Amino acid sequence: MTDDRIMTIREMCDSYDVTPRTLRFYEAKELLFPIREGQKRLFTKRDRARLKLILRGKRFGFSLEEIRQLLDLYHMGDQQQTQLARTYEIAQQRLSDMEEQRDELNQAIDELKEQMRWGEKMLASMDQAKKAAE
Amino acid sequence: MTDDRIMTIREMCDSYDVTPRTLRFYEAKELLFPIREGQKRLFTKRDRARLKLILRGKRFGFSLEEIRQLLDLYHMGDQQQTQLARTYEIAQQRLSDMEEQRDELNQAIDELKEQMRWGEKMLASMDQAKKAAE
DNA sequence: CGTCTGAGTTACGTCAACGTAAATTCCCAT
DNA sequence: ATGGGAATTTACGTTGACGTAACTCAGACG
Repeated sequence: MTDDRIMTIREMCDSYDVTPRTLRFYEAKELLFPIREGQKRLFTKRDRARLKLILRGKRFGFSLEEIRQLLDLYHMGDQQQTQLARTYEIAQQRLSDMEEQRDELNQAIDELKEQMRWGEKMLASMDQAKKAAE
Repeated sequence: MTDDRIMTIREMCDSYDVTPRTLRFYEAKELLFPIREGQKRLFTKRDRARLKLILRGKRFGFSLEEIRQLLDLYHMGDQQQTQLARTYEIAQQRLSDMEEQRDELNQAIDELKEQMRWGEKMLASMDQAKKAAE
């Protein structure tokens, strides 16, 4: 079980390509909860799982606060039902936002492609004109 | 041709749900070029087209500077070829970024859906337990 | 003519997500 | 014990995209 090894801050930084500052910041914002052995921070398997989710969340534009909400959904244990239901609603809202955004993104990709065919022809004709002028 | 009407800043704000500050800010950043009749700003059809693109661009996380680049591609006229080619490259890069982001987004949507089925069962079983306890 | 409204300018404030610098503190090898 | 390297804490700096306050100015209206 080298899987639930405990890692220092530096090992974490190297593994996930983040700075120490970032990890401490996430701890301050209650996104991570490393063990405090004296002064040092020690990151568990759980912290690594959370960090992966944080980094992925960031890649499609979630705020850290939103990510914290989602992490609560993931790691929800024996909480109150109301709280769980509430967080579940948030996730549903977020999901439909994401689907809408994906659709808009697809549309924009198509339009941009169209526009670029325009630019392509533009370039070609200007190239022609340039050759003809020589 | 009520289409190429000229609009005041307030009409713009109401039509597109932005503040005056935002429109002036976009002008300062050279994203919009309203006519200056004395002191007042007057927004043309062209400004409205650009504003629509700006707002859409923002919805999927482009910075204003990136949007400015794209707007240049859309409204490129008789510019230098090198400049056109350069902007064309930028658009290509952006396009592949967008496609990558869309794919990640799709994956995340699937995973989130999966997670939510989990939460759904969670809710149901807790509801059962609650009823049984009454 | 006074004032009220809407637009404009100037300039400082804000918020998120860290960066960065300075000043400890801790452990360890020499 | 003494320097050398990490890690930590504290706190101020930064960037993007505006918000907001204070003041000026130009018309419109009674």
